[in-house]
Amino acid sequence: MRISTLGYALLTLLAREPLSGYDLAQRMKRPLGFFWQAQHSQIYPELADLEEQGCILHQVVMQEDRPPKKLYTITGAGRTILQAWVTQPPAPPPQRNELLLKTYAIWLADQALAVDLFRTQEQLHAERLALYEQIQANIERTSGGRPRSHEPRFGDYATVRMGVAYEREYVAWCRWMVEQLQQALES
Amino acid sequence: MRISTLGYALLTLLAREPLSGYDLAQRMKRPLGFFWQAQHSQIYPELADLEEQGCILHQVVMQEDRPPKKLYTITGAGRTILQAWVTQPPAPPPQRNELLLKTYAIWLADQALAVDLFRTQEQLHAERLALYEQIQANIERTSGGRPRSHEPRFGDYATVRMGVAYEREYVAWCRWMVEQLQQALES
DNA sequence: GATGACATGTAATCAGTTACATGATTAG
DNA sequence: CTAATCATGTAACTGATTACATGTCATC
Repeated sequence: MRISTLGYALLTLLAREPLSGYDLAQRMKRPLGFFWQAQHSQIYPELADLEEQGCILHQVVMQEDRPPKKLYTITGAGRTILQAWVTQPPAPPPQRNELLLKTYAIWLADQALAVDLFRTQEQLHAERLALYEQIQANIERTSGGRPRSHEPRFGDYATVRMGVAYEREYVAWCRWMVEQLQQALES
Repeated sequence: MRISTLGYALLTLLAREPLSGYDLAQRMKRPLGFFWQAQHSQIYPELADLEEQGCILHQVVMQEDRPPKKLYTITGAGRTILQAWVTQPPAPPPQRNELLLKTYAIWLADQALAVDLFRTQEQLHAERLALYEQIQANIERTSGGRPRSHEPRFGDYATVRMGVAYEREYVAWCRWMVEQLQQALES
């Protein structure tokens, strides 16, 4: 009877437009995948669940050039439930960061290998940052400045803004780590 | 035969000092809990596993004023395995942030309730930030400036530094969210 | 005698990933 | 005919949380 966070994630997407399970799986890679992922194996059963609870409905749509699909639509009840959930404070998320775990033990490591590790991480996060900045610029361009908070696009903009801030700090921290580790190599 | 991330987390702690399962559970709350948590129900079986694989050893220690405990010590083999793991690039972690999910759907919400949500989040992260800054100051004070990368304390310092940067950005983003939402209320 | 910190375990459940399984349709 | 995309499902496994379970010792 309870809706899982994944359930709300699917409702969040369906509140914007009707989609098939396959479509939802695509969107759970991107853009939602930046902060909430799910495989299709988790999505299909969840859709059955949501439908049983009356949050969504589906109709089979025949297509000419592709196999038929089930198109899911959010119901009024689903929208109401989603709306109530949106402003409920989320439970503090369990933080799990393996790189920080490794950082905690970095004193044990070969310092040259440690430098490599953080250089690689810096690059990965710099790439992520570039991607987010591009998405952000894209939104600003296509919606004529910043979207307002009552439009769906505001969600895209606000989340990517967080992504940019996060990745910027991550890159800066990796650089600082490299500096610290190199000081040890020099002496 | 494979060691889980939790296993490495425990080795990371045992590389600093011998500890009991109970002690480890405490440290998995803090300081490690800031980036990797585990309950005692997960720790005890994992310790048995690590011992079976020869990474750790235990001896029962009788105490006068407390019940007896199993004191675990890292072995040479354990230390070698840990050392190799530390500089291996971690798999990209699955990002899951329920607040960003809600943010993505915030256009559906009552704007006044949305403001409350982000004000509350701002406060939570401001508290976290204050805690991290205090820990950071504490390390700087007790180790006479910044620890160097070959000392265990460097791990404490480097991780808390990331925590400070992260929470600062989080607070700033929450404030920005409140601003955006309030603009909608005013008009 | 009750509460709380110390101490160690197991069992049940849940969320999520990986693997298994099938089939339509299009483009090369 | 083969590979890629579209499309939908189930099964097995893993990591983690919550609940169950027991017992010591000190303090109030």
